[in-house]
Amino acid sequence: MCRHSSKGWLPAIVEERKIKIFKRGEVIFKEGEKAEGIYFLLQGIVKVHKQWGEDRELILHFSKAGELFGYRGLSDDTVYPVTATVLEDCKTCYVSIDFFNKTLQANHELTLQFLKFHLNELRRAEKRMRNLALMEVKGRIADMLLMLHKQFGIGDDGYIRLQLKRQDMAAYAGTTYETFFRMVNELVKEGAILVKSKQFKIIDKKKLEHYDNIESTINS
Amino acid sequence: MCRHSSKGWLPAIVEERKIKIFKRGEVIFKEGEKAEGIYFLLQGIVKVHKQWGEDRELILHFSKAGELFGYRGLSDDTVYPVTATVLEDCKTCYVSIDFFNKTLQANHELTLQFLKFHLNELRRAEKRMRNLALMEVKGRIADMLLMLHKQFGIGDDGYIRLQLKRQDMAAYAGTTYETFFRMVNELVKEGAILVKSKQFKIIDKKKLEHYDNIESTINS
DNA sequence: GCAAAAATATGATTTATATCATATTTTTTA
DNA sequence: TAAAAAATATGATATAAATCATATTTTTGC
Repeated sequence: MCRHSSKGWLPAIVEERKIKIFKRGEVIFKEGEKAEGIYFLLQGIVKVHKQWGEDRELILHFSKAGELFGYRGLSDDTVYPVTATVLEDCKTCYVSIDFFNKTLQANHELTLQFLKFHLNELRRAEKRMRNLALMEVKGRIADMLLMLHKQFGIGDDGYIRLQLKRQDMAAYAGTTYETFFRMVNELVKEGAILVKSKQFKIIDKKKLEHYDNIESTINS
Repeated sequence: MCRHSSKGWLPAIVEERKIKIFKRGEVIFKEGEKAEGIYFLLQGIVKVHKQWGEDRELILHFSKAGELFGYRGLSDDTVYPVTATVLEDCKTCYVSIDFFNKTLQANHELTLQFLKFHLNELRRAEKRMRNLALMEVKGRIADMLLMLHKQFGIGDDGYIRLQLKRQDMAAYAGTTYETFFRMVNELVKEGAILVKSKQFKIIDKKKLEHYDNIESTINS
């Protein structure tokens, strides 16, 4: 994918790319820093988030092996608008923004793919904006669980193949740890999900999807 | 801009484009409908919004003459993820998605421009997501006023060159009409803005920007 | 130009969710 | 493996913002 749409350009990429390793807890880049490169995740888990004040954050997405993060070249602003923090030790393939821009310049097909990717991201972001503005917290948590299920898949035991801290889950759903805790309790009582320490399992998808469609005027 | 980056392709565009006229209140396209084309606004004002249930909405942005809206081709989903409604009578230049995709295919420079545009949109969306999740309502209203000021400019009298209904302003800020009303009163009392019927004027930009940075732990 | 509809104003009340406080369990590290 | 630190659990309380209710003003259509 890092090269998925080039041709005679491949040797240049192999030449330019660098492998970088990061440990859990490390910050790969920080909101406000000058944007220098784009990363392709070969291994591990990263969270991409925006901060607010000292101790509040909204997590924008989680990246797993095979995914791309950190690109903001081309755009008018040249600083990272987000922070990337390692959740599970990772290995990344890095190229500088300059080189990546040159690559885009030279590879029309890659540019189209890249555009397509970002159009999808934009649609997801717009949907989440609506959810944050209009949906209740429980719905956003339901939505997150469905998203994690889709993105990370499930193991043999049916549990989602990703173990997050509750604080991070809350920060993705746009709520506090305490509210997250209470809503999860309710979802368990309602028989929608099962929780075993850091593991989450969806047992009634319909019930979760229901929260996606419920209108604020209906209370139940 | 509709052609800003083509060459021998121009005649084809002139051939394919259609001028469409819409009146205030008309829906140009609706969330969930099959996406058929892309619009370039020649005249008027359009709001692009997402709906929730029967009567709740979040406005994603306002478009004025010279701006583009409605494109979702290339992306995996082929339905409009948003609704476009006319706020002021408008004249649009329309091309089908099929033709636009062909145009992208044939014009690398246009594709790059288009990518750049959407990268910026994505950054804006991510910032707004954070605001909706973590900022208080008054801050989001302050933010909106600064945005409108920037996008639409001001007239000789210093008032923003766009007259919206309060309900629409509230729907952009992600709140209800009543809360919007109260917060605007406070901003007026604080001497940050001036309001004359549908006209808004920023008189203390610093004060508005302050709400953009204030942390939830500071109350004043 | 007048009636009907829509938009605006504003107080009172409710509610969802954040904040605070504290106990317990789990994980890390020295 | 013990001590310290971090994460989790959970009740009590506070509060921002939504909802409800109603009056007034403005706009629109006939």
